[in-house]
Amino acid sequence: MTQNRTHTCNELRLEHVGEKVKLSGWMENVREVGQNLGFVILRDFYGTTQIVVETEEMMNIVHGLNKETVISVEGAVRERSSKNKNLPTGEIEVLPEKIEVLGKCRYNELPFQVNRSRDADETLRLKYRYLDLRNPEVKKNIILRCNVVSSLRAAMTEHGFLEITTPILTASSPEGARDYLVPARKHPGKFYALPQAPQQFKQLLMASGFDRYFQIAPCFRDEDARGDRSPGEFYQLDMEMSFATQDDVFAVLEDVLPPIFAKYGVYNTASSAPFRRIGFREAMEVYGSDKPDLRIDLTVQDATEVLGGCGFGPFEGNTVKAIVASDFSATRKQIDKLCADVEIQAGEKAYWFRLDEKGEIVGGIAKFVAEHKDAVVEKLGLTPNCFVGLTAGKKGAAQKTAGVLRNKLGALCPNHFNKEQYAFCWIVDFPMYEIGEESGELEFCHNPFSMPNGGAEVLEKAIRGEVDPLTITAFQYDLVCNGVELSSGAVRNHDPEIMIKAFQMVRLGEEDVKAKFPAMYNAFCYGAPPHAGIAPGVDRMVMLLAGEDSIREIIPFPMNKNAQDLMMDAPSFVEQKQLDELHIVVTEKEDE
RNA sequence: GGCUCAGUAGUUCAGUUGGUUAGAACGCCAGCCUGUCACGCUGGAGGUCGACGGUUCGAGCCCGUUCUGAGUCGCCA
Repeated sequence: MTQNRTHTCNELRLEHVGEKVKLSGWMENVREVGQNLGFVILRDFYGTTQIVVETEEMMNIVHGLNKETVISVEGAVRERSSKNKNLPTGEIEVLPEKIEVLGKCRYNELPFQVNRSRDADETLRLKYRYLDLRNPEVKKNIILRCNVVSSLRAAMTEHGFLEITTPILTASSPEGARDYLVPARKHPGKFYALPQAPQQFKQLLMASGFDRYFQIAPCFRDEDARGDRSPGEFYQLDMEMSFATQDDVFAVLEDVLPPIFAKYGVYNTASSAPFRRIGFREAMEVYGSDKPDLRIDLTVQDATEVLGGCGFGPFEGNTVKAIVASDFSATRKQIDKLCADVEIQAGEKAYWFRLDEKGEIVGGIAKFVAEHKDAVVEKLGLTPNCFVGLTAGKKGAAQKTAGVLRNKLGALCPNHFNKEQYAFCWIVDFPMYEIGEESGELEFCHNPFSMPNGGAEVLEKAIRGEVDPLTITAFQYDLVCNGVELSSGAVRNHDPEIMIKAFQMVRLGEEDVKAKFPAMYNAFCYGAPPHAGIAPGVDRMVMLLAGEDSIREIIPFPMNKNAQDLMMDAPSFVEQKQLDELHIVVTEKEDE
């Protein structure tokens, strides 16, 4: 036998008994149960197989090796005398005639035990990610990711999309997040930027006539991390379609995503087409969020009229929002925790009262509400044994706090939270403009590439002062699943005339458009098709499918919160020679 | 950058009101064990209690500063 293996460690069954085989893998565990009897668990990508050691010669070899050493074992397959029904290979074992060390593990103490790596400190896991990934529990998320990406590719190709790669070294874009910059050796003082998204390239592909484009695109943004947001880089299923409307884009994803979610997800039910469409304003009004979790059937009601003047200080002169949960059974302790959690996350307080089984108003701010009992019961539609959560503040703040309360309350009420499913919805009709918090002036709400609903005409009216610019909506949409924003997309503004008018609203002119987006502006001046697209986040999708709360669990080699790769030690200092070539002078160095 | 929480053995953690020699589990080492499968039993090694400073007769514990990590807000067209 010259090859390294004849079978994998998840292949041998009773039918192989008597065959001479060669297996290779990592020594996951060694159990020595007698003078000359021991069991080695051999693990490879596919599974594990038990090697039984019965001779002094073999025992001496095994005894001298550390766990996680890679060995190959030649020997005969034998039926076990005591079988393990929990293992696919549990009915057989291999009796070795020859054991060869292929890759020695030099350490008898590992940073953590491989099959319990998920319990270890994350810093250690990231530093020794190659050990962490040996854990089948960790590895399975990466395999899931591969399967999902592969399915997405197949489905997009099936729908007539071409996979086209776009540059990684490109130009800095003036809008959006902070760029990652790459110094240009041949052009002192100039920089490339890593793309925040292939946005402009894909639109240029449309102008080039590539009807349908997609790409599993790496995107780079130098912004701080979150549990669900990897620092630095992430992947999007980026797509764009010529001559497409919003409905055409929706139809593609409504066809592509549900089967993949149902097949690979921890829940095997996914919304079927068409997904619910909710206007941005309605979403804020009814769910207190532009990414509502539709698995929760609770909605936000306005209670300003009935409770604004009830005498409770925080409600005075404010908008009051209420969420009613019927058949409520959580404990007082849970309610207190709920309110505390809302305050931590939203930065605003939540208030409450209940209707007890007799229909009396009790608990929380009951004493302020009791006087207005009849009006409140009627207005909010209260029934005995219901809980009423309340938030107050300026309209936007009251809504957002109610949105946080809704999510936390849902988690407390199994009867209002149908968890085991993927509930998709589209959030549509985002406002085109908003008043900037810092500037106090009109700014683009999302990105300037979206087509305003009403086109040139509505912009002209706004410019003439006949239409309030804040009421203009864009053909801009988000795809939301289980409270997670999966992607943003838009029908693009492909008409240079309308682009100029859109920019005029935020006090910019044609020269600014040309200066900021020269390639796109010029390309559109040579005849561009109407086009639309979207870019669902691959990492977020896999996270939802895996049922993980941390995005690091579904990325093969993740960085930590501070955008450091602890395994590769990136970022790192470089040779002075490299800096000189790049015309970079470092004035301040972090301590090593 | 703000706020919250955490940092004690290789790993995960406990450590009472500030009081003798800082404990457990897993891992590691040695011995025993002929059917284990999270093998078992016996014994052993292993600690700058993140760092610095302070209060105190006495600090893992109290106070201050600082470092590191996680979460969250800002930020993420």
